[in-house]
Amino acid sequence: MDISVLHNSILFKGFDDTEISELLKALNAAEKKYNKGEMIFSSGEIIDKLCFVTAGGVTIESNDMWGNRTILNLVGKGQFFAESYALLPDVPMLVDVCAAEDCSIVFLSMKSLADLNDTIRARLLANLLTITTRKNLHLSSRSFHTAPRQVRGRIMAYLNTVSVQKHSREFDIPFDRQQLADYLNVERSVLSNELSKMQRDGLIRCRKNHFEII
Amino acid sequence: MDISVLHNSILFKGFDDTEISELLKALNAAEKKYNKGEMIFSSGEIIDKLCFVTAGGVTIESNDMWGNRTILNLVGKGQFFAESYALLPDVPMLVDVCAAEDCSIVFLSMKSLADLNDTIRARLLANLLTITTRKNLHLSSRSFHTAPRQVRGRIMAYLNTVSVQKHSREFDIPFDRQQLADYLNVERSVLSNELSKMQRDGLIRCRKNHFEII
DNA sequence: CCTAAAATGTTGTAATTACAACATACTTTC
DNA sequence: GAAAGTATGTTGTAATTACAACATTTTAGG
Repeated sequence: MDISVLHNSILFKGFDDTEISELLKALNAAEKKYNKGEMIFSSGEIIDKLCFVTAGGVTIESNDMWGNRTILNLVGKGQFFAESYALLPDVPMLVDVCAAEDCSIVFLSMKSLADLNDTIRARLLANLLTITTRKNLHLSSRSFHTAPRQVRGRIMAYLNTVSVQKHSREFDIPFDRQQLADYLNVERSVLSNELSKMQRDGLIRCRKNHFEII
Repeated sequence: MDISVLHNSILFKGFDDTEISELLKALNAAEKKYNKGEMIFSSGEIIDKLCFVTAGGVTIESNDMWGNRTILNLVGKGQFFAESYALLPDVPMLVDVCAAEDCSIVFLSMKSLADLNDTIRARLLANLLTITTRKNLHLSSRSFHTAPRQVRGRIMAYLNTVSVQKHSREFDIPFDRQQLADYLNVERSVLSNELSKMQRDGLIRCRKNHFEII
């Protein structure tokens, strides 16, 4: 198991190596590998494990019965997911989780939280709180990206956010075209078409997932 | 101040009356009243107060420079809001908070959390975690309500959720037409039109904010 | 290096939505 | 209970999007 990624995670912030080892044991940490495209959780499942990406990345998505996909979030190396469902053990998952590429996931049992002593627990809970509040901001962000009624507006809203985050007008995005379309809730072909128009209009330059705002 | 609403809140679950009184003091609880339409927080503000609705309700919304409103959430009596921003004191608000009707809000200082003893703090943090995770589910829900490409699909997705929550095919919704339109990210006139069609098609019956799924 | 498969781009048409303008219904206030 | 104000419903047209079908480019394997 790749310990160093976990050591740098938000969850274990403020804990030293010995404490982390003990916590991993107490929380029954177990790692599992998944191939690209493989489904990790399906809508309706009940889970009690906090999940951490040690390699690769996963998409949090909803797939309706007509095959339409909506990507709510993309979770990369060093980040957590499914924390809401792990912490509310009576709520079934509303989403699917899917390996966006080959990846490794560490599962941490949240049932075991109650057994920890108050001091350790308070520190861990404070870190968990940081994880969930940040996740909240991510979900809010997506709402802003899908708020504009028109495709160009959505693209610009999204690219603008990424640009601000990366402190640069030039950057890579983590989505391919289909994923970006599913994230912005638009047709893939319409997205491609609009990106072409935006290049012709001199707003952006892009090649594959590398973008430049002009 | 209306103490009873606070006593029944998720935040103070498991605490007795004496403890709650002490906590309210420790967290500098202060109440303030707002009139319908009044803005409580604006995008860009930095806050460190957890907010609780003791009466009325507020909308969490984003208003762009063209006057388009997107309602992310409606927070009613007995619920908290702004917890993400209160707990991440370096992140400026991305949203506006607006009084949907005359309302009273209690503000609780999150800076003061650090001063509490570990046991109390752990209990409080666990409750805060419940608040933030539930808020996460709310945000996810809205994503599903706005996922369908067509207006009718969005209306059905939303009404279906409310129907399931209220365990009934007949229920009131908390939105007026304009608010529902802004929540579902559609034009108000298109929403009205589609609701009429759906009634003609025998899918629903509705009058004002009372709905029945057939 | 060649081939097959996957990803991305392009185009046209049918369907849907945005928007404005107006009609009607319901509320509030005096 | 009239008038004014607010909320909701209706309609038409211009603009946008969905969808399908196909072209082109890129990637992966042999």
